[in-house]
Amino acid sequence: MGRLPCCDKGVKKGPWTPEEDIILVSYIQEHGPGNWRTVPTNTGLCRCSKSCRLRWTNYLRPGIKRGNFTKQEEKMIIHLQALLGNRWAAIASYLPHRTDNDIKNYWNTYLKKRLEKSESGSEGTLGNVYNSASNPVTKGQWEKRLQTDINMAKKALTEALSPKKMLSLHEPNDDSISNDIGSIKSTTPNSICYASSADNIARLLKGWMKNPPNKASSKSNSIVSTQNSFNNLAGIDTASSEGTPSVGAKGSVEFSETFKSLFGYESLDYSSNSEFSPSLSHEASTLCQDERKPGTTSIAEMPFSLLEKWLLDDTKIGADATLF
DNA sequence: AAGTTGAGCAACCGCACGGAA
DNA sequence: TTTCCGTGCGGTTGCTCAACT
Repeated sequence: MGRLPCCDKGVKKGPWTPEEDIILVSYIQEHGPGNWRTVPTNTGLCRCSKSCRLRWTNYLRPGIKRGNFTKQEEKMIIHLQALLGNRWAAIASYLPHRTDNDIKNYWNTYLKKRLEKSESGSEGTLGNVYNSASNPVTKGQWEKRLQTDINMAKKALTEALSPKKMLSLHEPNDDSISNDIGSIKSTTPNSICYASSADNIARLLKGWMKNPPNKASSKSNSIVSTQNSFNNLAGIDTASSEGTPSVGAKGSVEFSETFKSLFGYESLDYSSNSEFSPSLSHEASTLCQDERKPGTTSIAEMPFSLLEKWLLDDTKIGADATLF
């Protein structure tokens, strides 16, 4: 017997409009993520449940950072891809802020090509992570090294998940991730998550206000406005560091009020907001959103600095070979 | 200025898995 | 044990836009 189709006929497809985003976010804020099957009916969205979940996890979920991958992140992705293969969700769990879809896209459109290029000739800045060009090793050595790396990763994870170690590893001058984790610990999980979610949607709407549907009517559809808002959102990283983006005064006020009523969210002033407040991995934020089971250790509490250090330590690769 | 091409990215599709009944 | 349901995941598609001719 076949499965029921996940989507009814007549569901809307294609890019999400800001209005739909608002509906979804406000619903999730009220009910929490999960039970996606009921989301379309409860919200009145003409969207497939999968589509709602995807939209939430890849775009509206709190703590998402978009575009502008750092060199550090690049290296981590390359390392992790070499270790884990195309297990993007697993890779994403090691990269706070990033979604598996984002990483997958980045890999497929950029990193893979760069690696292929560097492998097929000239030396590259990235290509020699596991490339024999700079570290001439045989296939067998490479496999051994990979196995060692996996073992080290396991060891690091085991150590990381040990509660005692975790405390000692959180040094005052630890990286921002650890700091963020600390802030998460000390904050009511749901509130910070949803505030951040509202933050996301508010940013999106700010972009939308710049290019409202009627204004963007040169192409006369809401898709364009959505894409514009996507683009504006994608530029948040730089925009937030350079200053608050300008918005039409009237529209801004109106939307501030809208947001106050919608989310109970006071401020649209991003200059006062730390960027995407919670630094959570995919799994971590899922944990955050769903529920926190007392006494359990989530990956959110993992000392990423340790893993990052290991993942980013290029020199270790060469050193590992000497172990054999 | 108009057409073409390629990169980037959001979203869709289908399969797999785990839990509940 | 089997079936069904909800969800997660990875591959792929299709749209948009910028660069190039």
